[in-house]
Amino acid sequence: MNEDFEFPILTVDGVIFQLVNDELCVLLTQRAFEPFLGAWALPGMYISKDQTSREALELTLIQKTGISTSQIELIEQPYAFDAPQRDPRGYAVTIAYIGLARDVMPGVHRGADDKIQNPHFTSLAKLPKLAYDHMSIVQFAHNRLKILAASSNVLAGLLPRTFTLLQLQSAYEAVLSRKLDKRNFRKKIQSLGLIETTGESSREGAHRPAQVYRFCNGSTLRHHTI
Amino acid sequence: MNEDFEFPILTVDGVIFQLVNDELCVLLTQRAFEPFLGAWALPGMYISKDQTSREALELTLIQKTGISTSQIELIEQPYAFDAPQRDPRGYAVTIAYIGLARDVMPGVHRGADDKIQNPHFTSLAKLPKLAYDHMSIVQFAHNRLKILAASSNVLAGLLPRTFTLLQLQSAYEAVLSRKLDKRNFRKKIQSLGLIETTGESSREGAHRPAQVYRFCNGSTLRHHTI
DNA sequence: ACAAAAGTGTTAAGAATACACCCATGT
DNA sequence: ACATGGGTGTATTCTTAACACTTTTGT
Repeated sequence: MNEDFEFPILTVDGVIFQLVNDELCVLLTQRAFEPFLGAWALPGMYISKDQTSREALELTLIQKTGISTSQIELIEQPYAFDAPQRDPRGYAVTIAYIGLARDVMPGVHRGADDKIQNPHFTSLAKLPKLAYDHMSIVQFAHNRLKILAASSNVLAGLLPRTFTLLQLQSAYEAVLSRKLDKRNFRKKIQSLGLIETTGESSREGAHRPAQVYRFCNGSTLRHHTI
Repeated sequence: MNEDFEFPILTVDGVIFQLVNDELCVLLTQRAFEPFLGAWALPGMYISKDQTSREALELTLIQKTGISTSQIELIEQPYAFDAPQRDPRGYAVTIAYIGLARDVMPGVHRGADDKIQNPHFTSLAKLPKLAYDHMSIVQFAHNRLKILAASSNVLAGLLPRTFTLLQLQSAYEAVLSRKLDKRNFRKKIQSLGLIETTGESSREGAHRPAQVYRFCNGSTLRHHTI
């Protein structure tokens, strides 16, 4: 164990979900370097010796997508992916974070070099081919999100501060990829005590106004079943 | 991104569970090097540039505990733990694997240098202070195991090939840290179709013999609720 | 005979599912 | 008037949880 010990390539990637038009989307950028120049990929970067994986994630999100982690709720424990042959320079390990965003507009950010980064939230249903093993990382993250959504209130991170019950239901449906019964959903979600009415009502469109809800203060992660 | 880019210290640790006398235990070794020389720790080592985390895990298990990964069922995705200050040499990341063992006797293995490694399965209820942040890694892993045990058949990895229903129930109780009702447990576990009787019966002790069961062939990970 | 684990059913409460109509609004 | 999403209740099925006694063996 000497000072010259060489470690594998270590990178961090963020799998940032957001709802766009009731579709579950994931944040992608176009790679500005080889390998996979021009291909779509999760925002990510090398972790250097003097920064934590979390710091590297924050840096790459700002640099490549213009999004600050203060706009994102990171969930859970980071996962490690071994990906042999993912990089021509040798064996590489990536640490994947899962995050939830709401109302975030990625903006092209031009840093030291201004190659394209072209950040976009892309619907999971219409993903292009992704660089590296990022497709399987996205699938893994989506699966985790499904499990969490069905058994906790994490979806708060995907919704605006206030919302109607139909919006909430749509969020669940988008994440779980299945339809829910309106009456059963309302019964369930109301009985959990996670949300409370704001007293306001949303008067939009040619139909009856809907009551507006918010997640209760101090409703930390709780477990239930949808 | 040049060839001299320096990455954080990258290590791998195994959280290997085994049942000993109906208690859930985890495999620990005594550290043979600074830092934490002599302290109890999870078996683990540095991952070098030309090996995968999985290979490093296999190597450290053999070297420090004499256990081969063929004797272990690794479960799930590896987790990454950022642990600032975990190593005096700088920021370090460890990749934790969770594994299940049965009937495994760790043996002291003496490799290139023969410092103590002293591998033992230690009851979770009686853990000593652990090196680094290993205590929180163990707690995290135990939590994952509880969730998996309550919702799948992973516990197969902790049990002998054949077992009585009471042994199976004890395994669940040890992992979940709570008592289960015998009749409800049997009803449930039988209805899941995960196990089948071997036709044999175990005639041990001054009491009625018990039927012996095994997990069904091809019963890959399945989900249920205990 | 007795100690010790094996084995077995029923009931009650709660949770999940399936299902159809009226309401309030804007155009 | 009509189109649109907002809102509500009940019956059925399934799942869970609580609970105690008889059986078979070894000593």
